[in-house]
Amino acid sequence: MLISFLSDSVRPQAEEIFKGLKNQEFHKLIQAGVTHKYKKGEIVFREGGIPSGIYYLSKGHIKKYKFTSSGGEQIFYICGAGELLGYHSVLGGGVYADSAATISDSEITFIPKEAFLNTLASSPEFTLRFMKALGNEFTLFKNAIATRATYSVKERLAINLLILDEKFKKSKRSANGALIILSRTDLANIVGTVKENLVRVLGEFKAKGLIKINNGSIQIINRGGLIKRASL
Amino acid sequence: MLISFLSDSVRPQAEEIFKGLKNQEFHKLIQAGVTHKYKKGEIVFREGGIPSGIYYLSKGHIKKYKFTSSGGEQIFYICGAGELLGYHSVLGGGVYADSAATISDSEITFIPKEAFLNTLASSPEFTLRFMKALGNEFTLFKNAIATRATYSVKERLAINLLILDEKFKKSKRSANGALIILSRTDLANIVGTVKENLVRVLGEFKAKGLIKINNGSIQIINRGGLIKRASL
DNA sequence: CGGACAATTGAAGCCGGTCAAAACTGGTGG
DNA sequence: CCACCAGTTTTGACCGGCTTCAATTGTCCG
Repeated sequence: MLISFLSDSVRPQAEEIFKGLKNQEFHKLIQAGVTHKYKKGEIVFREGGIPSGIYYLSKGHIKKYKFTSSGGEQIFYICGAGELLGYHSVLGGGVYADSAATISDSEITFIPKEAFLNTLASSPEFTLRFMKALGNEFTLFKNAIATRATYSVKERLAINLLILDEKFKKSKRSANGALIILSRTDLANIVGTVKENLVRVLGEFKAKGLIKINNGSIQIINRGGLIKRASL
Repeated sequence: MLISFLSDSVRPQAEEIFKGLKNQEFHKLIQAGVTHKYKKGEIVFREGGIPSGIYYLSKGHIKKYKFTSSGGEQIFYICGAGELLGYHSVLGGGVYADSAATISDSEITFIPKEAFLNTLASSPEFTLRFMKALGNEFTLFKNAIATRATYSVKERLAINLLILDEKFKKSKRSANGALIILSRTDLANIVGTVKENLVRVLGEFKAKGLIKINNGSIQIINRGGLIKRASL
């Protein structure tokens, strides 16, 4: 149960999509774009804005979120290197349904709408793979909704730490847990709670030897215990 | 704000998808299928099952849900007549990520996987429209996540009643609110609470003259008040 | 009429949100 | 090198909404 859930949740989408295409349409697409460096905390696109292209994240991490009525933000996805952003809205034809901002220094390639749509129009195989990825992406959202609705804050934090560990591991392979570098506010907005409560639960996990905290960055040291805590 | 949110949330997806195609690929597709009658409460497909086709709901209502760790169910979408189901998993290639069950007597056409995929392969225009619909569908999920995370039970109930009103209105046009026929348990699982709490809030709304309850079926009689309650 | 299930009401307890304040951090300039 | 300041993290106390458990009423059908 956990295995399938986690593999669904952390599947590196863009890489799956372009597996086998990397030498053809994919590289053409990336090369049709312009690459820019972003500092931590910069906004890539804004909810309500008009999409003019899609983004390829070659380095760094990006949070995707919506603003809440009370002024806070609800993060529902963290992008890692190798993933695409913004294609939902380009496909849908409306405005951006969410905002995207870097949470670490990043490198992002902007690919104009036309290049993306042309690739779709000219390559049925590319399109098929893309649709497959979209189909799988829905699973992530369904899981996210079910998780948020069902589990307690403690369980949600455990689940999200396991997911984030996978997300942050990609940059540096190691046997130990990855360094999860994230502000308390951001992590709280991922888990769906307030930062005060998050800190408490984090402290509890630390006291039980599930995680380690250095300089604010979190590291899993007892994956099994965390999985049990998540009661998946 | 409300307007855009509601129109996003209740957009009759399947009809949008096939607008303009209804005389061609769409009807061919439906005719390639077999239509069955379902009684209220029957399961159409199960989480974890292997998809062999997609479904077209020509009459009735269907809930899409996931089972929770504690044995309950979390409903994240109600399908009305004219909508398609099951295409996420057919596209993604994996197993069903959720379950679908009728919540009223329904009529459902099963369309074999091959027919669906062939239509996609043979009609780029059909594919393009379909992808557009998928892009828009992501907006629904993002809204659902943000809503669940941010709003209180009262607000969520108000929002969902407004959405369900649209959903149930289609069967019978009228100026008044539609009759929302739904078990308390199902409604609680949509809103994301327990039935006891749901009943209480429902009673509160009734006492304030926002809704009317006949024989268990709910009818909105003060839309404006409900919108204010939803504080969208 | 009666049995099973759904809906409703009541009471108690806890999780988690809110408010307030202290400790810590990193960056800046004297 | 240290003092200072702004922002972030952490801790503490309080309170209220929601869940949970339990019991009663209502409703549908055989």
